[in-house]
Amino acid sequence: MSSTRRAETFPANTPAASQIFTTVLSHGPLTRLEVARRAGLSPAAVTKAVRPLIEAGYLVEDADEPARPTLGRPANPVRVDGGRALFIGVKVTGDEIIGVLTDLCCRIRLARHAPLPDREPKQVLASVAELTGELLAEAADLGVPVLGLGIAVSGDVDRGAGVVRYSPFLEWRDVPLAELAAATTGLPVTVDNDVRALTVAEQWFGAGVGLSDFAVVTVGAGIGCGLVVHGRVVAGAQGVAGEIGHVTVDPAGPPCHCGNRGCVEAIAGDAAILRRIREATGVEVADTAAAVELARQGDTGAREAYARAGEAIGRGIATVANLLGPERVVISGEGLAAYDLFAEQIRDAFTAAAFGSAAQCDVQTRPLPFEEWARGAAATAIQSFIRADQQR
Amino acid sequence: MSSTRRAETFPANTPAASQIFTTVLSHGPLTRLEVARRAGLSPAAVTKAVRPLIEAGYLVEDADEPARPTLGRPANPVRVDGGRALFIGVKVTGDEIIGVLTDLCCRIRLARHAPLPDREPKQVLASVAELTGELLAEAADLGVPVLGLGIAVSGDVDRGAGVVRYSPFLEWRDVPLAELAAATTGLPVTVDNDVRALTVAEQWFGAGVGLSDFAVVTVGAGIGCGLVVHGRVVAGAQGVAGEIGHVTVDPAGPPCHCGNRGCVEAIAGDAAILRRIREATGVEVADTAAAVELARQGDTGAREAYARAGEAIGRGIATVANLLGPERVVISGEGLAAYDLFAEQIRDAFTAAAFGSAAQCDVQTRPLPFEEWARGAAATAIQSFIRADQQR
DNA sequence: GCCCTTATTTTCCGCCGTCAATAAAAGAAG
DNA sequence: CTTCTTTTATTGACGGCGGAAAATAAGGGC
Repeated sequence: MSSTRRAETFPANTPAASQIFTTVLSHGPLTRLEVARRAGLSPAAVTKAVRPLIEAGYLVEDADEPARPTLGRPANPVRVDGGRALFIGVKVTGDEIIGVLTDLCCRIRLARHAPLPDREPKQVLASVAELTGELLAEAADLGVPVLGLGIAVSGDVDRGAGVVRYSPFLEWRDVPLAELAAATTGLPVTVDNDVRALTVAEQWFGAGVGLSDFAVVTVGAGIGCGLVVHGRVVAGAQGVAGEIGHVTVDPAGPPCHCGNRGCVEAIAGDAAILRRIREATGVEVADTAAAVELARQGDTGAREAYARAGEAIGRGIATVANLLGPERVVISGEGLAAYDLFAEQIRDAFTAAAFGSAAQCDVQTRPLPFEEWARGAAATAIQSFIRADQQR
Repeated sequence: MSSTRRAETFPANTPAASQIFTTVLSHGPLTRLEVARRAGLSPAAVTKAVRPLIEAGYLVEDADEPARPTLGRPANPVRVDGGRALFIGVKVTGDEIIGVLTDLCCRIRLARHAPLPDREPKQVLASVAELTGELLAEAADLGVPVLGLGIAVSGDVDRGAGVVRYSPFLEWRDVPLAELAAATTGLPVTVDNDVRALTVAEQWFGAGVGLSDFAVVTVGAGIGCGLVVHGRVVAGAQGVAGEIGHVTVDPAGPPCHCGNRGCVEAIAGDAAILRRIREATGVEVADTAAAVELARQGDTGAREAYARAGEAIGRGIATVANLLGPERVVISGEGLAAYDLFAEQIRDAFTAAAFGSAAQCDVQTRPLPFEEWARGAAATAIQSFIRADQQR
């Protein structure tokens, strides 16, 4: 009855094998020939790599395809058996933690959240362990093993070391979260920055599938950005990157908590919008929902606050596009609830500020259910499990 | 006597072999053991990979080391024999072309330049061919083969295809420059964007050696930026990246030729500084040298123009640092001649606008002799020859 | 049933890189 | 002067991955 089971490992030791698996994971059912083409390998290599993965149950032959009337031997597509394994993703915010149980394809099976009374590492750890325990129990009912736990935290995180270097929000410094959580849960733990985790989810399972260069911009309390360059998530030399929130868009703009003026976040962050509305209209709006309401009712001051926010975001995205030339930028985050209030301004500001062919970048939006952050955490756990650390 | 010699190829077919060579190239003489450590290979693999490279003359054993009194069998360092092969790099500017003859270590052996009467592709090609011919003749005197030609052009260049997609400066569109130049010179030709070429030179032979994430910022007529992320130069999805010159630093700033206001280039580009001085002082300064002179004499308007330029550059660098978290930023370009006039402002603006640990980024300057652009072109030719396209 | 086409698998082969042992080249010790 | 110690480089056997080509599988059309 002891929980000291040995961690299950993925039967793909070679880079090629995990690349093949990742390809199938991201691109749905694929015939072996298609996999070979995409991965740049010979069909024979794919056959050989796929077999042990099928034997271990991670891949299945997708027999129930509608038989297409095609010449020659019918193809025999393989896909990932999502039900083969489960993962847990946890996002720690300032006042609550959100946990999801996902399958191997990162589809959410179950979501839970729990309030976080205290931000001390010990307390957070206890809450994470409790939530994880609940999800593990559910997984046990399903009879499917849970193979990893991903934890997403805002701030400066060293994923390799599993250490939260500095999280201003939690007021943590150098907390070896992966180690601690592994000890309490008995699971392999991956810790990463929250925006990067979300970016991993987009890269493997979302709007970034198949792209080697794209960006995810999150709009909400803060403005964040995850970058994928050369098919890999950018972590920065110091573990920090994508600080689009503190790109200056107007040196004469409002002061930001970072000490500067006119950062994107100081104009388009939730708090900034509320303050702007208060200053412009005198109305004391309680929260973002009230602000959105006010703006939708046509209040000029509120609408203008959102317009300015949109302009700042658009400029920020243009900056990213000008510097990196991504194929696509995905805008996400809780702030999207107000998207109708600044969509036009984002687009206009982006188009105006994007230089040359950077303007061809495809700017998309994607709604962000509250579990999505936790799903990102699960995606990092899946990634670690497959340890396709090498490439995308 | 015919010049239809078959192009010499590099005897390193495997990724590991070219990685080993690149390591030795960048990190000077190294013992086989050191190479193995750096490249993450076994010593045996290094021995085996090095032998054919020595036999072909690309590597030599560096016998003339000062015998260090050390225990054990003395190490036997190898280094690249720069004199084994030569390369030609050509930079095409608006009114002249600059050519250099470099050795395999990218050391400049000879530099030439020629005026460019006309920007038509045909004319440019003829000039390139003529300059290349002169350098080839010199190389023939040395009895060393020239193994590649690199051409650097500003604008949107598809290096893989060897095509200049769009160069506003030259008014070119979709010119297959590599193919054309290969036909006229008989050399393998690499064409790349000028700033990226410079970045390659820094990455392999300069301030970026050993770094996987850094940036090169060029200050001059335009403000450019080359980025290295994950050990590779960023080319962008559309072949354009690093447009730091058109990052907005002040939406209320002066109009830029790109249609926006307050771009870095609209404040810190040569023309912008001249205009600013004219507006502030009424003095009609003829050129940048005169502007520098005026500022050094203490003219308030001129000094302020440079101060503003420095601030814009510093903000631009901070933006790069915030987004990508590079280990180092190297400032280069002709504009550095005026460095004393804005060094302080660059540093202050960078420090102020860099967020969190991005401020730890090491900002350096590096003078840029006029041949340096052409040397970058040669570096791309060397890179193509070794075809270590895979990694750095 | 035979032929055609396309997908997958099998078989064999080369090659790269590791491992473990060995050689080499000193200085140190006696 | 010989032997030992220490560090570096090399050798040779071995295993495994991935490619090429040939074989096999699995239909549809006739």
